[in-house]
Amino acid sequence: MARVAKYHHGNLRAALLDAAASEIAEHGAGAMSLRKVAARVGVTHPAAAHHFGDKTGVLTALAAEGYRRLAARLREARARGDELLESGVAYVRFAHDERAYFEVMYRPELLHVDDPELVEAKATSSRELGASADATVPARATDIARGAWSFAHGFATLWLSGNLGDLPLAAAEDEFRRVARAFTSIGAARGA
Amino acid sequence: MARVAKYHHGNLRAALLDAAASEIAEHGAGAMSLRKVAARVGVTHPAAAHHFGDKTGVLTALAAEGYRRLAARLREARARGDELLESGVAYVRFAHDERAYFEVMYRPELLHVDDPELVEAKATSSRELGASADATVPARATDIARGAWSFAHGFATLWLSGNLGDLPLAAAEDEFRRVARAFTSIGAARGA
DNA sequence: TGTACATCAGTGAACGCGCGTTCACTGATGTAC
DNA sequence: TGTACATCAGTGAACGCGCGTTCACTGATGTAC
Repeated sequence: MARVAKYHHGNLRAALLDAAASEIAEHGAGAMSLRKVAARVGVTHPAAAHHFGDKTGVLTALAAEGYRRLAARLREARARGDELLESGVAYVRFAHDERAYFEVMYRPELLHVDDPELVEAKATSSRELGASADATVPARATDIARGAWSFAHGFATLWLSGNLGDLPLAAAEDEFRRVARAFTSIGAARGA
Repeated sequence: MARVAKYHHGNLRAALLDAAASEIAEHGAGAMSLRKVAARVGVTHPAAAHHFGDKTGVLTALAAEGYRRLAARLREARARGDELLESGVAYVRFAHDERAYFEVMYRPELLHVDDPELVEAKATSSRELGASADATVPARATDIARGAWSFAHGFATLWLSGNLGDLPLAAAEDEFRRVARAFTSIGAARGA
Protein backbone atom coordinates (compact mmCIF):
# COMPACT_ATOMS: atom_id res chain seq x y z
CA MET A 1 0.00 0.00 0.00
CA ALA A 2 1.85 3.05 -1.27
CA ARG A 3 1.43 6.23 0.74
CA VAL A 4 3.00 8.41 -1.94
CA ALA A 5 0.88 10.05 -4.61
CA LYS A 6 0.68 7.81 -7.62
CA TYR A 7 1.14 9.22 -11.06
CA HIS A 8 -1.38 6.80 -12.44
CA HIS A 9 -4.51 6.96 -10.37
CA GLY A 10 -5.77 3.54 -11.36
CA ASN A 11 -9.44 4.31 -11.11
CA LEU A 12 -9.65 7.94 -12.07
CA ARG A 13 -12.74 7.70 -14.26
CA ALA A 14 -14.91 6.34 -11.47
CA ALA A 15 -13.39 8.72 -8.94
CA LEU A 16 -14.19 11.70 -11.17
CA LEU A 17 -17.79 10.59 -11.58
CA ASP A 18 -18.17 10.25 -7.82
CA ALA A 19 -16.69 13.69 -7.32
CA ALA A 20 -18.97 15.20 -9.95
CA ALA A 21 -21.99 13.60 -8.27
CA SER A 22 -20.97 15.04 -4.90
CA GLU A 23 -20.39 18.46 -6.37
CA ILE A 24 -23.83 18.44 -8.02
CA ALA A 25 -25.56 17.11 -4.91
CA GLU A 26 -24.02 19.91 -2.87
CA HIS A 27 -24.17 22.87 -5.24
CA GLY A 28 -26.38 21.96 -8.18
CA ALA A 29 -25.61 20.95 -11.74
CA GLY A 30 -24.99 24.52 -12.81
CA ALA A 31 -22.12 24.88 -10.39
CA MET A 32 -20.23 21.79 -11.53
CA SER A 33 -16.97 22.52 -13.30
CA LEU A 34 -14.15 20.31 -14.52
CA ARG A 35 -11.77 22.27 -12.32
CA LYS A 36 -13.72 21.71 -9.11
CA VAL A 37 -14.29 18.04 -9.85
CA ALA A 38 -10.63 17.47 -10.64
CA ALA A 39 -9.58 19.34 -7.50
CA ARG A 40 -11.79 17.08 -5.37
CA VAL A 41 -9.92 14.06 -6.67
CA GLY A 42 -6.53 15.74 -6.46
CA VAL A 43 -5.79 15.73 -10.14
CA THR A 44 -5.31 18.49 -12.72
CA HIS A 45 -8.40 19.47 -14.64
CA PRO A 46 -7.27 18.46 -18.12
CA ALA A 47 -7.09 14.93 -16.75
CA ALA A 48 -10.88 15.01 -16.52
CA ALA A 49 -11.22 16.27 -20.06
CA HIS A 50 -8.85 13.50 -21.16
CA HIS A 51 -11.18 10.82 -19.77
CA PHE A 52 -14.52 12.21 -20.90
CA GLY A 53 -13.71 14.26 -23.96
CA ASP A 54 -15.35 17.36 -22.58
CA LYS A 55 -17.49 18.63 -19.76
CA THR A 56 -20.71 17.45 -21.40
CA GLY A 57 -19.13 13.99 -21.55
CA VAL A 58 -18.87 13.92 -17.75
CA LEU A 59 -22.53 14.79 -17.35
CA THR A 60 -23.53 12.25 -19.99
CA ALA A 61 -21.62 9.49 -18.22
CA LEU A 62 -23.32 10.53 -14.98
CA ALA A 63 -26.79 10.40 -16.54
CA ALA A 64 -26.13 6.96 -18.05
CA GLU A 65 -24.99 5.66 -14.68
CA GLY A 66 -28.14 7.17 -13.18
CA TYR A 67 -30.42 5.27 -15.55
CA ARG A 68 -28.54 2.08 -14.76
CA ARG A 69 -28.92 2.56 -11.02
CA LEU A 70 -32.59 3.39 -11.41
CA ALA A 71 -33.14 0.27 -13.50
CA ALA A 72 -31.45 -1.80 -10.81
CA ARG A 73 -33.77 -0.42 -8.15
CA LEU A 74 -36.88 -1.10 -10.19
CA ARG A 75 -35.63 -4.62 -10.91
CA GLU A 76 -35.06 -5.26 -7.23
CA ALA A 77 -38.53 -3.99 -6.35
CA ARG A 78 -40.04 -6.33 -8.92
CA ALA A 79 -37.90 -9.27 -7.77
CA ARG A 80 -39.20 -8.67 -4.26
CA GLY A 81 -42.68 -9.19 -5.67
CA ASP A 82 -43.69 -5.59 -4.91
CA GLU A 83 -46.72 -4.04 -6.55
CA LEU A 84 -46.51 -1.13 -8.95
CA LEU A 85 -47.09 1.26 -6.07
CA GLU A 86 -43.83 0.13 -4.50
CA SER A 87 -41.99 0.68 -7.77
CA GLY A 88 -43.16 4.27 -7.48
CA VAL A 89 -41.82 4.45 -3.96
CA ALA A 90 -38.52 3.02 -5.22
CA TYR A 91 -38.46 5.76 -7.86
CA VAL A 92 -38.99 8.50 -5.29
CA ARG A 93 -36.38 6.97 -3.02
CA PHE A 94 -33.93 6.84 -5.90
CA ALA A 95 -34.50 10.52 -6.71
CA HIS A 96 -33.70 11.32 -3.10
CA ASP A 97 -30.75 9.02 -2.51
CA GLU A 98 -29.08 9.64 -5.86
CA ARG A 99 -30.16 13.19 -6.26
CA ALA A 100 -27.23 14.28 -8.42
CA TYR A 101 -27.85 11.52 -10.96
CA PHE A 102 -31.58 12.22 -10.96
CA GLU A 103 -31.02 15.92 -11.53
CA VAL A 104 -28.94 15.33 -14.62
CA MET A 105 -30.96 12.54 -16.23
CA TYR A 106 -33.82 14.78 -17.36
CA ARG A 107 -31.81 17.73 -18.58
CA PRO A 108 -31.04 16.89 -22.22
CA GLU A 109 -29.51 20.31 -22.82
CA LEU A 110 -26.63 19.23 -20.57
CA LEU A 111 -25.99 15.91 -22.32
CA HIS A 112 -24.73 14.27 -25.47
CA VAL A 113 -28.19 12.88 -26.06
CA ASP A 114 -27.06 10.52 -28.83
CA ASP A 115 -24.36 8.89 -26.77
CA PRO A 116 -24.92 5.12 -27.23
CA GLU A 117 -24.19 4.31 -23.60
CA LEU A 118 -26.80 6.85 -22.50
CA VAL A 119 -29.39 5.68 -25.01
CA GLU A 120 -28.98 2.08 -23.94
CA ALA A 121 -29.13 2.84 -20.22
CA LYS A 122 -32.29 4.84 -20.79
CA ALA A 123 -33.93 2.02 -22.71
CA THR A 124 -33.05 -0.42 -19.96
CA SER A 125 -34.74 1.56 -17.23
CA SER A 126 -37.75 2.10 -19.46
CA ARG A 127 -38.02 -1.65 -19.94
CA GLU A 128 -37.89 -2.26 -16.21
CA LEU A 129 -40.71 0.15 -15.59
CA GLY A 130 -42.79 -1.44 -18.35
CA ALA A 131 -42.29 -4.85 -16.79
CA SER A 132 -43.52 -3.57 -13.42
CA ALA A 133 -46.65 -2.13 -15.01
CA ASP A 134 -47.21 -5.33 -16.92
CA ALA A 135 -47.19 -7.29 -13.68
CA THR A 136 -49.94 -5.08 -12.24
CA VAL A 137 -52.30 -4.28 -15.11
CA PRO A 138 -51.32 -6.37 -18.14
CA ALA A 139 -54.21 -5.16 -20.25
CA ARG A 140 -53.11 -1.53 -20.50
CA ALA A 141 -49.48 -1.90 -19.47
CA THR A 142 -48.13 0.78 -21.82
CA ASP A 143 -50.49 3.50 -20.63
CA ILE A 144 -50.13 2.43 -17.02
CA ALA A 145 -46.34 2.50 -17.25
CA ARG A 146 -46.39 6.03 -18.61
CA GLY A 147 -48.90 7.07 -15.99
CA ALA A 148 -46.88 5.60 -13.16
CA TRP A 149 -43.72 7.19 -14.48
CA SER A 150 -45.36 10.60 -14.81
CA PHE A 151 -46.86 10.36 -11.37
CA ALA A 152 -43.72 9.23 -9.58
CA HIS A 153 -41.52 11.63 -11.53
CA GLY A 154 -43.75 14.59 -10.81
CA PHE A 155 -44.04 13.74 -7.15
CA ALA A 156 -40.28 13.31 -6.77
CA THR A 157 -39.52 16.55 -8.60
CA LEU A 158 -42.05 18.61 -6.67
CA TRP A 159 -40.92 17.12 -3.39
CA LEU A 160 -37.22 17.72 -4.00
CA SER A 161 -37.81 21.27 -5.20
CA GLY A 162 -39.62 22.03 -1.95
CA ASN A 163 -43.09 22.36 -3.46
CA LEU A 164 -44.67 19.79 -1.14
CA GLY A 165 -43.28 21.31 2.02
CA ASP A 166 -40.20 20.17 3.89
CA LEU A 167 -40.78 16.42 4.22
CA PRO A 168 -38.04 14.00 5.28
CA LEU A 169 -37.75 10.78 3.29
CA ALA A 170 -39.99 8.59 5.42
CA ALA A 171 -42.79 11.17 5.48
CA ALA A 172 -42.49 11.67 1.73
CA GLU A 173 -42.88 7.93 1.19
CA ASP A 174 -46.04 7.81 3.29
CA GLU A 175 -47.37 10.86 1.51
CA PHE A 176 -46.62 9.23 -1.83
CA ARG A 177 -48.52 6.07 -0.94
CA ARG A 178 -51.53 7.94 0.34
CA VAL A 179 -51.72 10.38 -2.58
CA ALA A 180 -51.17 7.59 -5.10
CA ARG A 181 -53.97 5.49 -3.62
CA ALA A 182 -56.35 8.43 -3.69
CA PHE A 183 -55.41 9.47 -7.20
CA THR A 184 -55.61 6.00 -8.74
CA SER A 185 -59.08 5.58 -7.29
CA ILE A 186 -60.70 8.63 -8.84
CA GLY A 187 -62.16 6.46 -11.58
CA ALA A 188 -63.67 4.10 -9.02
CA ALA A 189 -64.89 6.88 -6.72
CA ARG A 190 -66.81 8.48 -9.54
CA GLY A 191 -68.03 5.22 -10.97
CA ALA A 192 -66.33 5.88 -14.31
CA MET B 1 -44.41 58.38 -32.18
CA ALA B 2 -40.73 59.14 -31.79
CA ARG B 3 -38.39 57.29 -34.12
CA VAL B 4 -35.27 58.25 -32.21
CA ALA B 5 -33.92 56.07 -29.45
CA LYS B 6 -35.38 57.15 -26.16
CA TYR B 7 -33.20 57.53 -23.11
CA HIS B 8 -36.00 56.40 -20.88
CA HIS B 9 -37.43 53.20 -22.21
CA GLY B 10 -40.79 53.52 -20.49
CA ASN B 11 -41.44 49.85 -20.03
CA LEU B 12 -38.01 48.39 -19.59
CA ARG B 13 -38.84 46.02 -16.77
CA ALA B 14 -41.45 44.16 -18.78
CA ALA B 15 -39.30 44.24 -21.91
CA LEU B 16 -36.39 42.69 -20.01
CA LEU B 17 -38.59 39.91 -18.65
CA ASP B 18 -39.84 39.14 -22.14
CA ALA B 19 -36.30 39.06 -23.47
CA ALA B 20 -35.19 36.79 -20.64
CA ALA B 21 -38.06 34.41 -21.37
CA SER B 22 -37.13 34.29 -25.06
CA GLU B 23 -33.50 33.70 -24.25
CA ILE B 24 -34.37 30.83 -21.92
CA ALA B 25 -36.87 29.31 -24.34
CA GLU B 26 -34.22 29.31 -27.05
CA HIS B 27 -31.08 28.38 -25.17
CA GLY B 28 -32.02 27.15 -21.71
CA ALA B 29 -31.92 28.77 -18.30
CA GLY B 30 -28.22 28.08 -17.92
CA ALA B 31 -27.40 30.21 -20.95
CA MET B 32 -29.28 33.29 -19.81
CA SER B 33 -27.07 36.23 -18.91
CA LEU B 34 -27.82 39.84 -18.04
CA ARG B 35 -25.68 40.92 -20.95
CA LYS B 36 -27.57 38.89 -23.54
CA VAL B 37 -30.95 39.91 -22.19
CA ALA B 38 -30.00 43.59 -22.15
CA ALA B 39 -28.60 43.34 -25.67
CA ARG B 40 -31.90 41.89 -26.92
CA VAL B 41 -33.69 44.97 -25.62
CA GLY B 42 -31.00 47.37 -26.81
CA VAL B 43 -29.94 48.58 -23.42
CA THR B 44 -26.71 48.31 -21.43
CA HIS B 45 -26.50 45.41 -19.05
CA PRO B 46 -26.26 47.36 -15.79
CA ALA B 47 -29.72 48.69 -16.63
CA ALA B 48 -31.04 45.18 -16.05
CA ALA B 49 -29.24 44.90 -12.75
CA HIS B 50 -30.68 48.29 -11.80
CA HIS B 51 -34.23 47.02 -12.26
CA PHE B 52 -33.93 43.62 -10.64
CA GLY B 53 -31.11 43.99 -8.13
CA ASP B 54 -29.16 41.10 -9.56
CA LYS B 55 -29.39 38.22 -12.00
CA THR B 56 -31.25 36.01 -9.54
CA GLY B 57 -33.79 38.81 -9.25
CA VAL B 58 -34.60 38.52 -12.95
CA LEU B 59 -35.19 34.79 -12.66
CA THR B 60 -37.27 35.27 -9.53
CA ALA B 61 -39.51 37.83 -11.25
CA LEU B 62 -39.85 35.40 -14.15
CA ALA B 63 -40.87 32.53 -11.87
CA ALA B 64 -43.44 34.70 -10.06
CA GLU B 65 -44.94 35.74 -13.38
CA GLY B 66 -45.01 32.06 -14.35
CA TYR B 67 -47.03 31.10 -11.28
CA ARG B 68 -49.45 33.93 -12.00
CA ARG B 69 -49.96 32.84 -15.59
CA LEU B 70 -50.42 29.25 -14.53
CA ALA B 71 -52.99 30.28 -11.94
CA ALA B 72 -54.88 32.23 -14.59
CA ARG B 73 -55.03 29.19 -16.86
CA LEU B 74 -56.29 26.93 -14.11
CA ARG B 75 -58.88 29.53 -13.16
CA GLU B 76 -60.07 29.76 -16.74
CA ALA B 77 -60.34 26.00 -17.03
CA ARG B 78 -62.45 25.90 -13.86
CA ALA B 79 -64.61 28.82 -15.00
CA ARG B 80 -65.26 26.90 -18.20
CA GLY B 81 -66.67 24.16 -15.99
CA ASP B 82 -63.94 21.71 -17.03
CA GLU B 83 -63.28 18.61 -15.00
CA LEU B 84 -60.01 18.03 -13.15
CA LEU B 85 -58.68 16.14 -16.16
CA GLU B 86 -58.89 19.30 -18.23
CA SER B 87 -57.02 21.25 -15.59
CA GLY B 88 -54.26 18.72 -16.11
CA VAL B 89 -54.39 19.35 -19.84
CA ALA B 90 -54.22 23.09 -19.14
CA TYR B 91 -51.13 22.47 -17.00
CA VAL B 92 -49.41 20.53 -19.77
CA ARG B 93 -50.35 23.17 -22.31
CA PHE B 94 -48.98 25.88 -20.05
CA ALA B 95 -45.66 24.04 -19.68
CA HIS B 96 -45.44 23.90 -23.46
CA ASP B 97 -46.61 27.41 -24.33
CA GLU B 98 -44.71 29.16 -21.57
CA ARG B 99 -41.77 26.87 -21.46
CA ALA B 100 -39.28 29.43 -20.17
CA TYR B 101 -41.46 30.30 -17.19
CA PHE B 102 -42.14 26.65 -16.48
CA GLU B 103 -38.46 25.80 -16.59
CA VAL B 104 -37.57 28.37 -13.98
CA MET B 105 -40.48 27.86 -11.56
CA TYR B 106 -39.21 24.57 -10.18
CA ARG B 107 -35.53 25.42 -9.86
CA PRO B 108 -35.24 26.97 -6.41
CA GLU B 109 -31.46 27.10 -6.65
CA LEU B 110 -31.90 29.82 -9.30
CA LEU B 111 -34.31 31.96 -7.28
CA HIS B 112 -34.65 34.19 -4.26
CA VAL B 113 -37.04 31.69 -2.73
CA ASP B 114 -38.15 34.04 0.03
CA ASP B 115 -39.14 36.85 -2.31
CA PRO B 116 -42.66 37.88 -1.19
CA GLU B 117 -43.93 38.31 -4.74
CA LEU B 118 -42.78 34.79 -5.61
CA VAL B 119 -44.22 33.26 -2.44
CA GLU B 120 -47.59 34.88 -3.04
CA ALA B 121 -47.76 33.91 -6.71
CA LYS B 122 -46.94 30.34 -5.75
CA ALA B 123 -49.67 30.24 -3.12
CA THR B 124 -52.18 31.58 -5.61
CA SER B 125 -51.55 28.88 -8.18
CA SER B 126 -51.64 26.26 -5.43
CA ARG B 127 -55.05 27.54 -4.35
CA GLU B 128 -56.38 27.36 -7.90
CA LEU B 129 -55.33 23.75 -8.22
CA GLY B 130 -56.90 22.92 -4.88
CA ALA B 131 -60.17 24.46 -6.00
CA SER B 132 -60.18 22.35 -9.16
CA ALA B 133 -59.63 19.19 -7.15
CA ASP B 134 -62.32 20.19 -4.71
CA ALA B 135 -64.82 20.52 -7.55
CA THR B 136 -64.10 16.95 -8.64
CA VAL B 137 -63.58 14.91 -5.50
CA PRO B 138 -64.45 17.06 -2.46
CA ALA B 139 -63.94 14.28 0.05
CA ARG B 140 -60.20 13.92 -0.50
CA ALA B 141 -59.44 17.19 -2.24
CA THR B 142 -56.01 17.70 -0.68
CA ASP B 143 -54.65 14.34 -1.69
CA ILE B 144 -56.31 14.54 -5.10
CA ALA B 145 -54.83 17.98 -5.74
CA ARG B 146 -51.34 16.75 -4.94
CA GLY B 147 -51.89 13.69 -7.04
CA ALA B 148 -53.11 15.68 -10.01
CA TRP B 149 -50.25 18.12 -9.66
CA SER B 150 -47.68 15.33 -9.48
CA PHE B 151 -49.18 13.57 -12.44
CA ALA B 152 -49.47 16.61 -14.70
CA HIS B 153 -46.09 17.95 -13.66
CA GLY B 154 -44.35 14.65 -14.29
CA PHE B 155 -46.03 14.18 -17.63
CA ALA B 156 -45.15 17.70 -18.76
CA THR B 157 -41.55 17.40 -17.64
CA LEU B 158 -41.01 14.01 -19.24
CA TRP B 159 -42.67 15.11 -22.44
CA LEU B 160 -40.69 18.35 -22.75
CA SER B 161 -37.41 16.60 -21.99
CA GLY B 162 -38.07 14.18 -24.82
CA ASN B 163 -38.68 11.13 -22.67
CA LEU B 164 -42.08 10.34 -24.18
CA GLY B 165 -40.90 10.54 -27.76
CA ASP B 166 -41.25 13.49 -30.07
CA LEU B 167 -44.94 14.40 -29.70
CA PRO B 168 -46.38 17.68 -30.98
CA LEU B 169 -48.77 19.49 -28.64
CA ALA B 170 -52.04 18.00 -29.90
CA ALA B 171 -50.70 14.46 -29.71
CA ALA B 172 -49.32 15.08 -26.25
CA GLU B 173 -52.73 16.27 -25.07
CA ASP B 174 -54.42 13.13 -26.40
CA GLU B 175 -51.74 11.01 -24.83
CA PHE B 176 -52.20 12.83 -21.53
CA ARG B 177 -55.95 12.21 -21.51
CA ARG B 178 -55.60 8.54 -22.36
CA VAL B 179 -52.82 7.86 -19.85
CA ALA B 180 -54.61 9.83 -17.13
CA ARG B 181 -57.83 7.89 -17.63
CA ALA B 182 -55.99 4.58 -17.48
CA PHE B 183 -53.95 5.55 -14.45
CA THR B 184 -56.83 6.95 -12.40
CA SER B 185 -58.77 3.74 -12.97
CA ILE B 186 -56.22 1.32 -11.58
CA GLY B 187 -58.14 1.21 -8.32
CA ALA B 188 -61.37 0.41 -10.13
CA ALA B 189 -59.75 -2.12 -12.48
CA ARG B 190 -58.42 -4.11 -9.57
CA GLY B 191 -61.51 -3.72 -7.47
CA ALA B 192 -59.61 -1.91 -4.72
C1' DT C 1 -45.64 80.44 -19.49
C1' DG C 2 -41.15 79.97 -17.52
C1' DT C 3 -37.46 78.60 -14.32
C1' DA C 4 -35.15 75.77 -10.61
C1' DC C 5 -34.57 71.64 -8.77
C1' DA C 6 -35.08 66.82 -7.15
C1' DT C 7 -35.45 62.29 -8.79
C1' DC C 8 -34.00 58.42 -10.88
C1' DA C 9 -33.49 55.57 -15.27
C1' DG C 10 -29.90 54.29 -17.92
C1' DT C 11 -24.63 54.85 -19.44
C1' DG C 12 -19.86 53.59 -20.06
C1' DA C 13 -15.72 52.04 -18.46
C1' DA C 14 -13.29 49.14 -15.60
C1' DC C 15 -12.64 45.22 -12.30
C1' DG C 16 -11.40 40.59 -11.18
C1' DC C 17 -12.85 35.81 -11.72
C1' DG C 18 -13.60 31.12 -13.05
C1' DC C 19 -14.21 28.75 -16.91
C1' DG C 20 -13.20 24.92 -20.93
C1' DT C 21 -9.88 23.94 -24.24
C1' DT C 22 -5.35 23.33 -26.24
C1' DC C 23 -0.71 21.52 -26.49
C1' DA C 24 3.85 20.11 -25.93
C1' DC C 25 5.54 17.52 -22.26
C1' DT C 26 6.88 13.67 -18.85
C1' DG C 27 6.41 9.83 -16.00
C1' DA C 28 4.74 5.07 -15.36
C1' DT C 29 3.46 0.73 -17.20
C1' DG C 30 3.64 -3.48 -19.68
C1' DT C 31 5.16 -6.23 -23.43
C1' DA C 32 8.56 -8.12 -26.91
C1' DC C 33 12.70 -10.08 -27.24
C1' DT D 1 16.86 -11.53 -15.58
C1' DG D 2 17.59 -7.48 -18.34
C1' DT D 3 16.89 -4.03 -21.96
C1' DA D 4 14.32 -1.34 -25.58
C1' DC D 5 10.36 0.50 -26.81
C1' DA D 6 5.42 1.69 -27.51
C1' DT D 7 1.54 3.29 -25.14
C1' DC D 8 -1.02 6.40 -22.83
C1' DA D 9 -2.45 8.61 -18.28
C1' DG D 10 -1.78 12.76 -16.30
C1' DT D 11 0.93 17.53 -16.04
C1' DG D 12 1.62 22.46 -16.29
C1' DA D 13 1.33 26.59 -18.50
C1' DA D 14 -1.05 29.49 -21.38
C1' DC D 15 -5.11 31.15 -24.13
C1' DG D 16 -9.14 33.92 -24.81
C1' DC D 17 -13.85 34.55 -23.28
C1' DG D 18 -18.10 35.91 -21.14
C1' DC D 19 -19.61 36.83 -16.94
C1' DG D 20 -21.87 39.83 -12.73
C1' DT D 21 -20.87 43.70 -10.11
C1' DT D 22 -19.37 48.36 -9.05
C1' DC D 23 -19.34 53.32 -9.58
C1' DA D 24 -19.14 57.93 -10.91
C1' DC D 25 -21.66 59.96 -14.44
C1' DT D 26 -25.43 62.18 -17.47
C1' DG D 27 -29.70 62.81 -19.57
C1' DA D 28 -34.77 63.02 -19.19
C1' DT D 29 -38.80 63.77 -16.52
C1' DG D 30 -42.07 65.95 -13.63
C1' DT D 31 -43.26 68.97 -9.97
C1' DA D 32 -43.12 73.35 -7.14
C1' DC D 33 -43.45 77.94 -7.50
